[in-house]
Amino acid sequence: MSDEPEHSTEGIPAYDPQAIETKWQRIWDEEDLFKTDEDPAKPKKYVLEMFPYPSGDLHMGHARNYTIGDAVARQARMRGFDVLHPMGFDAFGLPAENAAIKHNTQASKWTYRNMDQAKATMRRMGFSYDPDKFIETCSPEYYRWGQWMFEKMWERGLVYRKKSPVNWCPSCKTVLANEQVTDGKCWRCGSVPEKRDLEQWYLKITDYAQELLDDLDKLPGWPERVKMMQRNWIGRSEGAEIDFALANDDGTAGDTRITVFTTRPDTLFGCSFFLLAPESPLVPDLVAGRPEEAEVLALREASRHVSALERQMGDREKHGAFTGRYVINPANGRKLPVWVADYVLMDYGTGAVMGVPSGDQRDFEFARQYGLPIIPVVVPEDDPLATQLAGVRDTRVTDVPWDAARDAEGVLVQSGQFTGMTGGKHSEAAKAVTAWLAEQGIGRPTVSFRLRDWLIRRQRYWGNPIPAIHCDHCGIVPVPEDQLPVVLPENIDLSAGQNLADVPEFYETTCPVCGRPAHRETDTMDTFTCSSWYYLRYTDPHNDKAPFARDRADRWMSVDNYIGGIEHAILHLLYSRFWTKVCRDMGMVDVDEPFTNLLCQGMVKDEHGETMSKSKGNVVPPSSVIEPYGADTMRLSILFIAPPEKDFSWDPKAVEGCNRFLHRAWRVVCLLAQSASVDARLDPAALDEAGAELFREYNRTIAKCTHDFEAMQFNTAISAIMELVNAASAYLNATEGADRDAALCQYVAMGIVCALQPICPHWSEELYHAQLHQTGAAFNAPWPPFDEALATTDDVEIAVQVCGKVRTHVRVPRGSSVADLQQVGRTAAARWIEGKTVVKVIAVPDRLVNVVAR
RNA sequence: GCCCGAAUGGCGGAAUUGGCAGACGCAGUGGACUCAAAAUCCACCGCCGGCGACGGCGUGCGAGUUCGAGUCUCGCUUCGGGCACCA
Repeated sequence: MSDEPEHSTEGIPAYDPQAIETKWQRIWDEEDLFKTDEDPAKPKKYVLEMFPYPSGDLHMGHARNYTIGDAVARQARMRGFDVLHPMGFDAFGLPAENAAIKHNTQASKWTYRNMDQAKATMRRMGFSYDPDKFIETCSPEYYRWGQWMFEKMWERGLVYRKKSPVNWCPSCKTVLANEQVTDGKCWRCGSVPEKRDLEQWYLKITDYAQELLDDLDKLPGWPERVKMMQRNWIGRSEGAEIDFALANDDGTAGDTRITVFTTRPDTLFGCSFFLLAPESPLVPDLVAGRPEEAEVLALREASRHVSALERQMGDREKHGAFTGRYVINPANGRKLPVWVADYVLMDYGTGAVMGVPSGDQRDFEFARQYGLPIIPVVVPEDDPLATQLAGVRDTRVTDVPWDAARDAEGVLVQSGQFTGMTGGKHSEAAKAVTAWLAEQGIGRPTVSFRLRDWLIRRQRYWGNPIPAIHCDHCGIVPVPEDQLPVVLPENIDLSAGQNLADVPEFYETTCPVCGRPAHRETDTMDTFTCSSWYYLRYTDPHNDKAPFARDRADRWMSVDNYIGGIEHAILHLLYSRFWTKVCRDMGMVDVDEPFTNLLCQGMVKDEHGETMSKSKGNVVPPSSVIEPYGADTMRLSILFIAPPEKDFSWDPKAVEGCNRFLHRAWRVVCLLAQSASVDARLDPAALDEAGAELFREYNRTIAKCTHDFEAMQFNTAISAIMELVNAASAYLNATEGADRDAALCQYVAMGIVCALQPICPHWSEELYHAQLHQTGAAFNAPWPPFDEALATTDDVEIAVQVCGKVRTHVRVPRGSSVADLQQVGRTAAARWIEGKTVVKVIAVPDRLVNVVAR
């Protein structure tokens, strides 16, 4: 046993991750090496990871997210890009407020303490962020410009106020945007939101619905899954609006018209009743003074109290009430009863629906329940009814003993002049009916979106104040630009239940228009407004004249690689796309889309595949790996164990394996260095067989690595480097010191050290200097050179198949012709084709030859 | 209900996009070194049969296209995800 654990018997220094990591982190800091070059002569690359919410120290999910981004950024630097790689904190938000209440402190203190801790961990991980570009969204220098942009949107008509029933989270004591209610629950705390009628601030994201949908097709670098989720969320439906006249009591058509939206105008003749949403403002007048009034109003009242969750998870039993009123079907003059039904949504379409039970499952169920007629109008061609009613234009069958709504594709029957046409969504009949309605002036083609406007008002303290002033005389007016920012007061007693409405020094002000005493808005903006444009601010973080200068933004945008969790597939990524488009329309930046390539990394789960959570007690903190093994082992493990977009289970054994590899590779590099010469020129022609083999492996590895980094397939890039280390080790075993090619040893060692630099930067940096005698920083070194043509041998082993089964192998010169291969194949396959007739021989150069015999 | 993915050894995962399935690593087995252990190094490592050379089977299931299918087509199964009374 050695008394000197620092040195092996071969005089090789031990790999001591703690010592070298501390050392290089200090040097990187002291020499400010991560500063962005800002060299316009170089091609730019903007690499960005979704900035964290500082709720505590970083967890494994963060470590994975940032390791991926750092590897991309570091490799891009080596490949000669001018790289922007910034970091910051999404620092406003409710958890800070809750923590402040719980610990009787200030939200800002809690936030800054957590940010300091997270920053220390980022530094300990060796992430290469430009410290000069740091952003904290809770600093006035940043949120000032959020307020400024809010006011610019206001000027452009993209901000409006509306009183409407909204989702109120009783536990977070604030309203939620549509996007923030998932599975009928609050996205943050899981409580079931209530409906409340409140005056709200909205951003008009629906103005951009069509473009947000269309431009998804301009994003080939986004995962299909995320684009699909956004398409779903935007929910575009093509259809028609149709006006129905309200009938007078004598059955004639009156002057009042009620409009419905439908995607199936082709089923208009099958409409047998008419539906209104319970919340529809038309309802009270329709039933006023009628015998049905009480029942209808009772239903209206009852549905007000149905929460989002009940609506979602409930038994879905439909409740309806007849209003005693009728409308006239514009297609055939039929009198249709008007019902109020709780399955009709007020905030989609027009809040009124035509009931076609033969074509719609929900209408069918409703008709069954309340004994309303079911008129078949679109019938599958192989259905007996299609024969029975073929060509029938008027309504003969008004009830069908069906068990469910039929497949609503087929041929039209009982549909007047449209009878015989093909029905369905976007069908011939749908178009014809719509065109006819438009001619009559009682309908028009329409597009309807599921996307709603973005409700941005939050009744909370720790956020960006809405820069508005309520004046009794002038109404609601924006805070003048030269008075921005509206600064959030920090000394507020949250634990005593205070919020901004309890701070007169904050809300008491004067009206900027008339000068009379006025009242500041005391609500703040949704924190997603802060994260919707931070990537633009990074391009020009210290600008105090504007959110960012146009030339800075144009230089860096779009983000080339954006990396973050799938949980933001809709919220943050949709809002950011919207915000970028608004900035573009305001002439602030020249791009349509903020993120060219998006990578959604998978989750980090525990050994048993369970999600890590404090309540389960199965959280593996990054420190538990960094302390025993070092940051480089941590980074290597994260990238090696699974491809970035897949979930991976934390496996302590695999981490040990990665650490073992770094020790082995360290030793191999040191041994190569002992036989290496820094000055010797590599002459591939002069290499002996073992050397040539290693040189081929080198070229193969670096070529594969280069390609895999491009595709962000770090796991296979690392495999390739492992193979190169194995090959170098084999070379060292097969040769004596004197026979080794000194130039080759240096060349291969440099290849290993540089190819691993983006992943294990400290390990790499130490070897680069101490063993390979290089100056400057390894992460600024050029990416190792390679030549794919030198990765191959002169002859190649090909498979010989007989009828598709591999039977043997033969070596042939690389590039042998098909004719030669066919000959070689017949000879090699002789054993297996004896007594058979060769039908044909297929040859794939450098791969295989397949002899087909019967 | 509608719309997306995914399925490969004991495990994590490879496979030049139709051309030798299982790279690389983990776990395991045997050996070297050691008084011993750890560490390290060497070898083996899909399943079945055989002492063996070798043979058969094998990428969730069933068909199909092809000289050749993990990869393409059709039909299922299971798991995961998104939307959901959206007319």
